Amino acid sequence: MHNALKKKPVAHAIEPLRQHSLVTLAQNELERRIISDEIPAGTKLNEADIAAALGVSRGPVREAFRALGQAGLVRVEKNRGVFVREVSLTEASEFYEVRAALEGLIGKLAAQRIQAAEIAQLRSIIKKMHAGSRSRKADAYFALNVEFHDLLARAARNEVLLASYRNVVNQLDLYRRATISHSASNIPLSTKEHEAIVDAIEAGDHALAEKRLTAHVLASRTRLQEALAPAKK
Amino acid sequence: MHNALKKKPVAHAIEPLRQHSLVTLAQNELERRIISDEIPAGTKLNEADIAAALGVSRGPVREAFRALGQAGLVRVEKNRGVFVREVSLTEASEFYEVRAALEGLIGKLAAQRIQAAEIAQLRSIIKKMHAGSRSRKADAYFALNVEFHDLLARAARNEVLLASYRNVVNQLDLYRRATISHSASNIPLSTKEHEAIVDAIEAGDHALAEKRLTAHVLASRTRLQEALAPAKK
DNA sequence: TTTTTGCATATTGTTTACAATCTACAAACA
DNA sequence: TGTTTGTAGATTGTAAACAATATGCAAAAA
Repeated sequence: MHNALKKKPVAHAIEPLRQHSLVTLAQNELERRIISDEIPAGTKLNEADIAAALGVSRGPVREAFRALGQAGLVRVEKNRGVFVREVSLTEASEFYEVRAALEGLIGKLAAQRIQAAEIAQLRSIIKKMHAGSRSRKADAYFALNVEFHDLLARAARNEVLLASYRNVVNQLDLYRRATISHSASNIPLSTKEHEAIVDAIEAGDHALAEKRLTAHVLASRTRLQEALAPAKK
Repeated sequence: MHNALKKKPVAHAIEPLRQHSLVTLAQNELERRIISDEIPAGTKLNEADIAAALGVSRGPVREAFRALGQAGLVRVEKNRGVFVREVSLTEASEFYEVRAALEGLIGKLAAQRIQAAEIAQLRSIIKKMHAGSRSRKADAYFALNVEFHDLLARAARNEVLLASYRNVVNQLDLYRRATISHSASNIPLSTKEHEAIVDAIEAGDHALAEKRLTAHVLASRTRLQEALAPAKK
């Protein structure tokens, strides 16, 4: 069959057959820019401007706004416009409470369902964290941390949990992004916790994994709050 | 001041000052009809028809569809249309796992933050459950059950948790609605669990409340699955 | 008869135009 | 000087027109 009439991969003669509609395109692009802090929290999103920037009309942009509003990334005010959502300190605290519960379940399930290759990936991420930490690259650590926890969430083998987790984390990122520099000093401690988590999961101890992941999230919350309110000494 | 120039409540001379846009109106109405099973799972939602039924144009309807899609109530297929989401048995199982974790947190927090008036309300709901159960009104019990758990979720005093909880439960309802008749026989048992939950919360025992709520949700899952697979004997 | 092809129709995707509302600033008034 | 009111411009809300795609059915081919 290696010599059968092979169709040349014709370079999309007519059209690349757009897989995504302009709406999902706009939604993904806006989501990326918001999560990455390219568009900072509080920014007003002007329909016409964004439509022009993306090269589409206002319709698809409006639809993307609605989806992002439901996802909690923007706030939609009638006749006023849409704004990138701002997360207050107390709201962030609420997010951490919920995230701790979800991560607890992730730990419990991942300890029972994770595959060997995934454990290796987790260890690899931790190794990179060590490598990067000495050169004060808080930004790189942030990305690795997201990767670590998302991989763990996928290893729990529960699509609903994964969606809920990502939803909460996305919104929490609106808050954490602004405070990333504050947490640089806590990187070594946080990395130690990551190692202990993988140990528990690899051992298949679901109760311990649940406990350690919950504690890790709540400790992260405490560290962040202390970093933000240093006057409280 | 009781005699000051009192403006007659003029019957909205110009316009009632619409608080909600047509989009949120459409969204709320569709959400209500989907959750209540007025529009059953799997149904294809035709833009033009729904726009005509609601007396608006297609634009607002499309925006509402995007929001509902993000909320997980409908599935959007490019160039094919939107369909009321169908939840499979395995998906439902995943929902229950997540819901159990969220309810656990709800129990823990509610035990620490609930107010006396709310406890009285919970007891009142349970009383109504007893009254209705003897006349096989599974439908009424279903509504009371939703009310009970939603009140509990509000008593946890965490808006993020409340939103996540409602999101999960709404999608789970797509599944539970179809199976409501099956669970009639379990009403007495489930009501007993409700009483034990309120007892733990009233006592302020957050660990016990967490444990009982988690167990209650997982027991509900088991009961539902057994009711649906009676051949597995 | 069964399959395939082509066309008419219906439905969705997108754009454009228009209406309603808000915002900002300036003029009029106290 | 400070407040109110009116108007112009900008922005959002909605509707309607147009384009692209999918669907169903009938006719043609096997």
